[in-house]
Amino acid sequence: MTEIDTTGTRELAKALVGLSHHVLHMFNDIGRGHDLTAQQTELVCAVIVRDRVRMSDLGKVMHLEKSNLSGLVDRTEKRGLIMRRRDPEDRRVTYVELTEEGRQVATSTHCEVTRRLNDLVAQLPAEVQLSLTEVVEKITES
Amino acid sequence: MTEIDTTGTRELAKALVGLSHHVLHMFNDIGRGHDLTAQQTELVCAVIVRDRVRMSDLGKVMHLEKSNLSGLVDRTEKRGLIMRRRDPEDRRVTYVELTEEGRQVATSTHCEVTRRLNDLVAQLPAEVQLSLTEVVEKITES
DNA sequence: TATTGTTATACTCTATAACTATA
DNA sequence: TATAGTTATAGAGTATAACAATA
Repeated sequence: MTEIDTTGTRELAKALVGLSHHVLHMFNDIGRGHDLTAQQTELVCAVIVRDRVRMSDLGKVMHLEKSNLSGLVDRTEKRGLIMRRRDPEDRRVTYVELTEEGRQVATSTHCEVTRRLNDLVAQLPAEVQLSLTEVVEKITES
Repeated sequence: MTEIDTTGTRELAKALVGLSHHVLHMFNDIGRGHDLTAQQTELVCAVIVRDRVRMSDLGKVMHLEKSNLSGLVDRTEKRGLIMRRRDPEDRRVTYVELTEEGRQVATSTHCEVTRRLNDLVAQLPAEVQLSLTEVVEKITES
């Protein structure tokens, strides 16, 4: 553990925190144009890439307690972007689906999210991108 | 723009969002052990690595509006971890400093934050770490 | 009994704007 | 006038626990 190592990891730590803010702040920026909060933006993006999702799965993806997700889904439903639908085969389960307006907004915002993240990592060398993807997937699946 | 490229960037995008949640969630986890919110944890960490900081600089680092920072500093001050001090040379400026308890808590939490971020990236090859640090610093300084 | 989701409560956080004090 | 910070307000997000319905 040399001086240089310590400094290096400290810098990387700071960079990672900055990156995380930057990424989650993006949802804020992008949502604002559609009169959505960051969480609502992330919610519709999470739904559109999965088409139809259980509440419980959304909670895992978005790191939200079920009660908090309930509230977020309430507000986004009131905003007219999503709908709840009961699973007739297991009536404990609720699916979240996009409305017509929701689909439009989600398509547009998700497109912009992807584009911006793309721009963000385009500056990284290809092998860093690959390595990063692999490691992050391993890390975040736990 | 081949199929593979598209899939690759989509995976990386998903990974980045996951990573960001993971990182900011860490502050939550770590803070909980000290009866701190995620924002309070990040605040004391941001202060300890800078010793004494202006409100305005804290706002930039933490991506907070000045009014929101004011509230966060209020709550953290009430919690007994920080103090405000006026700059006698420019009385518009307020510095945030740690109290004795704040210094202890901040040392402990910052240490754990660094350790966990360290574990997080330890799986990346050294040159990837370096490259990542450089690029992310460039990205987030804007 | 375990799982899925809702409701209730109290608090923190956020966005916006109007404000005070200093330079 | 510009800058640094506070206050006020309304809404959104969060943690926790108790609850209802289904399996």
